[in-house]
Amino acid sequence: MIDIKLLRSNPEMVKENLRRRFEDTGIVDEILEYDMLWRRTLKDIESLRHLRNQKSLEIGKLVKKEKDVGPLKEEMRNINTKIKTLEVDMENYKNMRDTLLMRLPNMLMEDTPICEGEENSPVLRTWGVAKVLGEMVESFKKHAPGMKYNVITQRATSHVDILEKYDLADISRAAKVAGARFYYLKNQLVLLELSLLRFALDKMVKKGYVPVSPPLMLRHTAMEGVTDFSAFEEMIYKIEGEDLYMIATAEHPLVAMYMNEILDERDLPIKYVGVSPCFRKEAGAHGKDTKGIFRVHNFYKVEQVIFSKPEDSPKFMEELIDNAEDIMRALKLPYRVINICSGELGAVAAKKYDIEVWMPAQQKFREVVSCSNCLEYQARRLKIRYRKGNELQYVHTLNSTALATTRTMVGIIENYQEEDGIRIPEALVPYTGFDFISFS
RNA sequence: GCCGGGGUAGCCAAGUGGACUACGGCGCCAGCCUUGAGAGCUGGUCCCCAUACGGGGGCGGGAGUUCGAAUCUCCCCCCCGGCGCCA
Repeated sequence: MIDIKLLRSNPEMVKENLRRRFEDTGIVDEILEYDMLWRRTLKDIESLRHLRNQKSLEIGKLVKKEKDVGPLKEEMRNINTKIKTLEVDMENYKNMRDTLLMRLPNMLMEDTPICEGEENSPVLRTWGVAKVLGEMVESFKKHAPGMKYNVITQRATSHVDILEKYDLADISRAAKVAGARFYYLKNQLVLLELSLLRFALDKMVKKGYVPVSPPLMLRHTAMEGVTDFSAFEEMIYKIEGEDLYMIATAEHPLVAMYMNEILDERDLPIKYVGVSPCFRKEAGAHGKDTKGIFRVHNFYKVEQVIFSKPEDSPKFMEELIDNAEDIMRALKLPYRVINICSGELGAVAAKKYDIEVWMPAQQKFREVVSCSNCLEYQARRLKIRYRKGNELQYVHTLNSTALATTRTMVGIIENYQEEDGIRIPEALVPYTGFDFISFS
């Protein structure tokens, strides 16, 4: 949430921010209009309440002297009626203002590129060696300037085919019992999934992050604090008949953890690594990645979350993305890091890096990691503050994938293919206990 | 799920219908004092409106009774204890 005081004092700045996100600016004036009405009504109410308080004291004194207070009481009833009427208006104005305010996206950081379209997000760096089809080389070079590659003559087999053919997953039966975008993992893939989770967790714990296994459902107030409005429509599952929502990432329960709390300055930074299943409706994704396990309704993810002092959050964002890259490098998956265009950013993030792994079957880079600095946007919604000297300040919150199982497995299946099976990345072998998934 | 006890500011804690301006303590911040630290003293330390003077609201959340509610009533949430159920 944006500070209403910023809107009052500098609406043009907020409008400019919306323009940079390629969004309509009308909402700013709308909010200010309701804010003005709210303040005006509040003032009227407060002067009436002042009057009430004075009269009430007077009545108290008169009652003690056993004098008649009948007429005064009558007057009070009138005042109270007036207040009640005005209070209804005031509530309406305030609700209108706050509902709109909650929809206003975060202020962008200065180094968020101003552009539209995911394909225009600048590439910050690349790592590893990509397997590129001869006819795709020119396009590859455009998408990953300077990145090393080997030319291959035959496209790698899609993970979708490998999964079903070699009994590593049963997607059609999952569709029978649950619908599209579900899956049964089987055999060594189950062990690979668990190995990936533990591998990523171990890496993060070594770096001083505190491991957390969070609640998988949240109340509306908590969820509303961490996500934007559209997420409820497009992403979040609701439990019928209860005030509970399934988490779409461990970021949600981890960030909401300190809702309505005041931290001490010396508690910061707080660094968590969460591990949890993630549940997503994928409502806005009809027709995209309809097969396989790339885009699914539930998967496991290891997630990093940091609560920091405002001045430290840019530094920690670099730390988070480096942690995630470190995991990709350990798995030897070729990737690029992009700085997401302002036009593609969600409402909550002020800046976002994605890691995209090169997928040799698709001959494309695909997102496997997302790293965001949310500044004080979530903290303000959730009232997470810390005491700095004598004043209270909002913390900054940051989050980043450490490792998401399904997409990472797709990356491994497509990048580690050999004639007769899938090689297991060396770093994982101590966890899996096997180094090869054989096709025979 | 049932019965009982509880929830007051960052923490502890008093207050059970009108002098509550929510007592007091701890912690924290600023100033005085000190060579420095500590102790001591003074002031400050929830939110909102207002440039300010000032005003309004806050006692787990919401609704109500009353001229007036931390205090009385109802609903909900959470914590502690006991009983029941359960992987």
